[in-house]
Amino acid sequence: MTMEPKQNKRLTMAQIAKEVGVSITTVSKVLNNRPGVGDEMRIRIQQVIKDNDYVQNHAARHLRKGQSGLIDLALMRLEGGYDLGILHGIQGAIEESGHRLVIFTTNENEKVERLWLRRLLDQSTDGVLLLLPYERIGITKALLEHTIPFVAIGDRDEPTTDFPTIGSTIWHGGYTATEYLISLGHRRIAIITGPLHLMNFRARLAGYREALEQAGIPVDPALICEGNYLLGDGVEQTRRLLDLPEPPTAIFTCNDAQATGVYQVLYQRHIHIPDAMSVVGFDDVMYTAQMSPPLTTVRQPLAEMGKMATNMLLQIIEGQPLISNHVELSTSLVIRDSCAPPRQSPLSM
Amino acid sequence: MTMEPKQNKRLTMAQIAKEVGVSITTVSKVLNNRPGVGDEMRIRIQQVIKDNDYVQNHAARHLRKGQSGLIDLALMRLEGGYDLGILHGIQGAIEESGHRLVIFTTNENEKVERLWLRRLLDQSTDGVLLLLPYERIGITKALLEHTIPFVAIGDRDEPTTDFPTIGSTIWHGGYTATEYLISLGHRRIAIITGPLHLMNFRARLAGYREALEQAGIPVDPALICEGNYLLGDGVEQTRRLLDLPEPPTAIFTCNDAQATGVYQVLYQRHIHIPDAMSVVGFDDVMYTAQMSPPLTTVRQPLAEMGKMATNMLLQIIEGQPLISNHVELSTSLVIRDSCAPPRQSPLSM
DNA sequence: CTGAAAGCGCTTACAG
DNA sequence: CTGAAAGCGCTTACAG
Repeated sequence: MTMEPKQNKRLTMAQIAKEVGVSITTVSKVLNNRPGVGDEMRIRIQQVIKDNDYVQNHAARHLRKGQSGLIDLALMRLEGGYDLGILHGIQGAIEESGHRLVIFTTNENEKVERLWLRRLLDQSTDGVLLLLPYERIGITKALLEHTIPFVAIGDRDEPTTDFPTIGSTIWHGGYTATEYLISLGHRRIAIITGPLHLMNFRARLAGYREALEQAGIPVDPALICEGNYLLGDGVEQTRRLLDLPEPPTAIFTCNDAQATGVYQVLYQRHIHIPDAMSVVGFDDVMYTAQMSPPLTTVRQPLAEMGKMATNMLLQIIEGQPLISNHVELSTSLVIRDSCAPPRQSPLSM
Repeated sequence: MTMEPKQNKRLTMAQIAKEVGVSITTVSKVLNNRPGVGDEMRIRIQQVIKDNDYVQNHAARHLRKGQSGLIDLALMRLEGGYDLGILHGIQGAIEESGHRLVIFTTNENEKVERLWLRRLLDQSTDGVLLLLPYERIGITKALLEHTIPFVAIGDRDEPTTDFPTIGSTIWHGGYTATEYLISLGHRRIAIITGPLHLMNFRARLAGYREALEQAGIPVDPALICEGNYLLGDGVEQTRRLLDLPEPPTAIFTCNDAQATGVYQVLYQRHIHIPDAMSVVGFDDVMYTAQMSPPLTTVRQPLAEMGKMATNMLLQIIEGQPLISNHVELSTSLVIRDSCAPPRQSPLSM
């Protein structure tokens, strides 16, 4: 009752050629829609191909043409948030191109990463998409050395023009979110960031600072919490913030996962969102609209970034020049139901 | 400033052989760890391979051996819930095997599916994993005909032993959830199901019925809501249920996405979970623990299912017999904070 | 222990 | 319009 992996009745081009009574060359031309075959002959061959349910051999074709039809995507872990949004964009673009998408998750395991890299280098990929916030084993360097086309997605540790990258206007996102909160009347706005040794988190913080300064609101160091871009940060830091002598009236997180953590603590303490606390997230991941209440967040155009990155990669693969090596798509504030004027604000009285 | 896709300085086995002054055969033996090479010669060759940073050509190898090292996974859409859980399991198992995972999303587009199927048939896959609740173009039939190894994950429209499948004990899950609610003192328990023409949703409902009957509680048809396995069902049906002359005190949904919809409506109407309404989900998707309050749900061992399916596939590919063509892993109830005795129940007084 | 040679199934100049 | 032939880079009997 188990299946046999045996490959029966799989035809080769040679067999088709013999059946029709022509050369392999001619069959190949028909198969690849190339000129140099008479109309009736072409039709006859197509018929036989169809009748016999013939399909080309991928490996042989690949060997001759030097292309695998494969694009590899490397990411740390599929979390279902940020990465999933980008993945959706990639898939859309890939599908149109006729390539297949290979997914590889590093799990931050160096040994596994090296193995993967080694495997890529054997010409089994047409190009790679990097969705790694940071890396330790010099993937970009190796890729560059072996002249394997690639583009990096999302903000990386350091700016570079050595290779194509795509990001979004993070700083502006930080600014807009804070400005919005200020416009609602908030003056004590907390920010939960990611590790500040990473540039893109510093960018959010800088945007936050800029907005406060513009409004003439002094920056309170007690309201700046450095986390590790995880949900747990939201939990931990929110507890800390609530226990402050003078707690904030709004919390701005550096991603939506952290905002989820904030929600949890607030729920536990029966602090109503947005009546008693405003929350703004970052990314606009799929599930933000489904949160209770729906989260106001800074949207990164995730799908668009994935799509753009894929198209850039495809362009490189085809040998076309890129207009620019680094592209930033713009962020925007998506206003939903998690913000309101602070209670003590004149606006809400 | 743009990258060239040109493949420079990529060595072939022949070049290595020439460099060392041996035959290609010998190099191949070393590369594949086969006997028939003297120790010093082996070491010398390994050295040269390393020095030159040589990597094998994937396509040539594939052509000779008839294997691609690729496993294809087909799913409708990556939603970030059920499918993501299974995907995690697959990735773990794949990684150990040394294969690469190709992901394909059908988006329920028949044309795209046909194209994909056609491409698979050209021997470019070692095997495929099917994560499709139902299908229209006869994928399993085509795979069977072309003797491409595959296994189907999750419950499908009809039971079959024609090919390997893996699922979980759905009926039992429906039973356990309902039984738990009853044990808390609930008597008016609503169920939001998926389309009842699909067997696995009928199984949940049957489990629900069985538990009620065992407890001597009459089944109220008004409390049975047929949805479409989407979050929107949760929203819609919950509204309907709340407007009933005698609303339920607990709601059991057929997946966690629907439960999220239930949460939304309850939040809007200021109905507290679990004080004023108990909710049980199904699947135990990643985000359930992060909901506010954390959702009590029937756990499907998603990762385990993915892992098991992958291992089964790998076995088939290697020509080993399967112990069983259909495997069901057991569901279990994960109790978190979304359930409590009903208000009017004697238990809570 | 070592290697010459056939062949995997295609594509592509090139000649007729 | 049609086809013979070389060759992509390997692996694997087989012979020495």
